[in-house]
Amino acid sequence: MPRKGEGRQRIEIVRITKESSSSVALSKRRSGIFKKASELSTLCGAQIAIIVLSQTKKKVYSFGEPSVEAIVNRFVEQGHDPPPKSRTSQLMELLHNANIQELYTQLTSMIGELESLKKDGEEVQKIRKERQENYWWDVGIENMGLEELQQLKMAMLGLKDIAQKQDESLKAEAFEAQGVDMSITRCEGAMDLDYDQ
Amino acid sequence: MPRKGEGRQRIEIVRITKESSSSVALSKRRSGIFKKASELSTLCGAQIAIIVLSQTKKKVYSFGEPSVEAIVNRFVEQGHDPPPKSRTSQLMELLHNANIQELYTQLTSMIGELESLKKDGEEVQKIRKERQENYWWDVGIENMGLEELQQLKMAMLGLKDIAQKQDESLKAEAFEAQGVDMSITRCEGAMDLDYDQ
DNA sequence: AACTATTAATAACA
DNA sequence: TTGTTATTAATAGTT
Repeated sequence: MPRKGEGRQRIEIVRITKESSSSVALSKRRSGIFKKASELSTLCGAQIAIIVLSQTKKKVYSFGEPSVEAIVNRFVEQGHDPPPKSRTSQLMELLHNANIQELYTQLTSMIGELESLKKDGEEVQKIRKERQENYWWDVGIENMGLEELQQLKMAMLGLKDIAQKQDESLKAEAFEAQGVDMSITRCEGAMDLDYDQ
Repeated sequence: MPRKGEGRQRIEIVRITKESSSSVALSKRRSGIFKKASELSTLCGAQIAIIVLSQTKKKVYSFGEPSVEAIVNRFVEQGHDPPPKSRTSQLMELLHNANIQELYTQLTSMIGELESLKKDGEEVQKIRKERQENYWWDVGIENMGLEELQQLKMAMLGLKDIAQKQDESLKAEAFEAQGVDMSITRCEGAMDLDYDQ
């Protein structure tokens, strides 16, 4: 009877470059971790939530006992120890992660609405009702004078432009390919964007 | 030489009633899972967040690569269910919820750094290394020309001003009190800010 | 997805 | 909590 294989080999904990191997490892290890989490929960009566995002961020896997939402809610409520990242870092992260197309579209419509708001202050109530205060600037907008609205508009325009520039440079980068140095590698990991939907 | 112990024994996955044993198991298994999570992240380039609440909920342990918050934000943002709010709404919400003082401080330092970056493009690499790409604009900054940097700066300045204005008008509102109509009630709920820390 | 030779995690003890 | 050891459990490489 032939030897079936080499069996498990020791591996170094470094990025698996081969995509197929990486996704197999992700799959196996993810289920391993979820199983461990389940055992921990049962054995110790603890609650545990796990969220895994694949590198491309295309896929989200989660485990929660009793549920991810319940645990996450508690976590965010609790003043959990020294926050590893400030709210502002989160803001920047979210801004960066936002779908550029969506951001662009919404900023454009926001700017449009700001324009009309400047012309007719009485429209504010109507628009707020319609939209049910979906935006913070909508909630507080009646407290802003024309000056502040102007500033808000300028800020939004600035962000819109930056969003577009980023989008363009990333697309360009994607086409360069192969000139993979460290800095580009980092960008790929950190700046992956959604173009679908 | 005496036998040192029975070694590991197979255990049933059921609640450990003995409190001391349970907490030992929790401690060991928790660190085991965190280690696995770290390996998964490195090996597969995935992001992973774990939150553990001890049964009494007295203790919260967490692991996040790159950070629990970043991943949780992504998770809540992604449509598990019909996304009640768009990414951009969340962005605005986060901007609104940010501690104004913190936002102001960080924006100021960001602006300062942008100024110096404009003067010396070669500093970029150094600063990026030091900070390990904590900000999206840091990751992409080398792709920006002076024009874009200028725009980014203006946008940041705009946001800073708005943040301050909002802060002031909210403080004023808080003193008005008692004239509680629906719109003010909504504002309180939606625009609660942190002044502590 | 299945199979094993191995490595890695960990239950019981100290 | 930390360390040691005998075992069980997870999994890397292969089919």
